Amino acid sequence: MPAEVEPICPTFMLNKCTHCDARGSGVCEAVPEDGLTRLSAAATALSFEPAQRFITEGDKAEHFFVINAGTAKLLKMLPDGRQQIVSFCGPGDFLGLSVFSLYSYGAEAVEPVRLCRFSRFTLRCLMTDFPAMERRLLKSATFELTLAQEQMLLLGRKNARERLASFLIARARATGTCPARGRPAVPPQVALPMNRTDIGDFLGLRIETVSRTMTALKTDGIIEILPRCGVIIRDFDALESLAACI
Amino acid sequence: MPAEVEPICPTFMLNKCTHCDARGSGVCEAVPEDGLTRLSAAATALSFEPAQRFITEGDKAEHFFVINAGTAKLLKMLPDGRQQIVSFCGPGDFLGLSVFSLYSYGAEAVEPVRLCRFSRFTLRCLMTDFPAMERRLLKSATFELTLAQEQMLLLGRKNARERLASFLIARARATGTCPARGRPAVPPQVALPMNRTDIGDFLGLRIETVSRTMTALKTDGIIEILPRCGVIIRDFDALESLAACI
DNA sequence: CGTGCTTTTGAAAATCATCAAGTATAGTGG
DNA sequence: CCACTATACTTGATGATTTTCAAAAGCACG
Repeated sequence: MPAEVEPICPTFMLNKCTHCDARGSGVCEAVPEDGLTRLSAAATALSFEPAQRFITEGDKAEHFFVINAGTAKLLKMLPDGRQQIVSFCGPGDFLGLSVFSLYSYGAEAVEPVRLCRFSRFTLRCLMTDFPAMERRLLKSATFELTLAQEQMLLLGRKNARERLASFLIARARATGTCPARGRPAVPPQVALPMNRTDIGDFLGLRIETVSRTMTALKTDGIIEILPRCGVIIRDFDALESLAACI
Repeated sequence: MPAEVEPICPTFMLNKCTHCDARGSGVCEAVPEDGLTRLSAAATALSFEPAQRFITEGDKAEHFFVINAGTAKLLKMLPDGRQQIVSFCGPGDFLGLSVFSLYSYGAEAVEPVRLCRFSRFTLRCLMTDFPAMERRLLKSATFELTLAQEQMLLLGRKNARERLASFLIARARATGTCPARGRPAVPPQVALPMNRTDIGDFLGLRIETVSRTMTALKTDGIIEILPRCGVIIRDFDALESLAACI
């Protein structure tokens, strides 16, 4: 099903990781230059179209993934079909860690996704040989945990308006559209590759509520809704205070 | 403010960790026998009474903590006072990891808590010398992340009844009152050291809703409410199907 | 220029929050 | 030992926010 983007070709693989877009941002940055050959050989490059699933919740967790390009969503489902998106992932993000042997969430491409797949065994070997990689993974997991806790605060205690505001500001910061701290110089244009349903499933809201709340923010002059999946933040301060100090 | 339970006494410290209640369950289990002297010397034993705070959200993160006994809550606050408990911690649990240099959550004792405190620097040295400890921390963080994602599903997509059911079952499993998989032989008696407000702050509900929902579960014969902070699960299957497959 | 999909908008219903009061329980001091 | 107080918990009535159901509007694509 998934397209093998590049054939397993040692000569090509030799410097694949050195030219990777995610080199320097993801966990792979922890592997020193002289280990890249091994890293390249261990990786299987794959690509997925929107809505294609590459992790099924509950399946045996045999692989790890590092996103090179595009956006994916991680989601958990209830038996009756309700679903919660626990994270949107982009370039450099690492997926697939689990304490038990089963994936605790599913993963689907939102935008076209390119990623590298590693076997559980391979990663274990790499971690043993490159302790910096394990340290990098711990840092990554800790960061994810911090985000998850922030999201719990959002889901448990914020109203629809505050949730949307938090989401837009988090997106603007995560995509580098505006600085991590302080206010941006120009109105940030935030890309939203996911549809309204996905935003709702991430924020614990129904699609209608997302739509209504977006319209309300627009009406108040806080944001501008772009025709093709995006918004411009017109009043950053207002949005930030709505987000209630994310 | 916090009581120093045990004086810093090398002779006593020598085998303190060997006799620790949390030895074998927490991250300390990753330290081999011959490293326990160093671990003991690095630890400061502290104890806290209910409602005492030992981590303040936003403070400089200079310490790590391992709970030895009791229950603590980790919480995030909004400027207007709304709060969300992101986790209840018990013996063996590890607190204080953060990617940035500030604590992203506060921590308070729910029951009387005994814990060991380590400096950030000390832990770094221990991790360097005992790689198993770093591996154990990664496992721990990964597990926490899994729990956090389960909680996101609860907060984003479950109703009050399902939230309470999930909470009671998770508690029963976490405290070993009933097996991690399958149904218990006898009706599990679940201790709830936290008050209704805390349960509400954990489940994203108001205290009145928690109370009403508890009463409803009792009325339906699913649980029995014990006078002193606890419940007995009378109909485990009903509660589990309510929890919607946690 | 239809067709199918996503998004928006409207009206009614449901759930949970809020406000308010009452009950139980534990701890305190006479 | 018992009244008294403080705190936690429960219950009731009302209200607000969000969901649900339904339909219309926008947009992309063949």
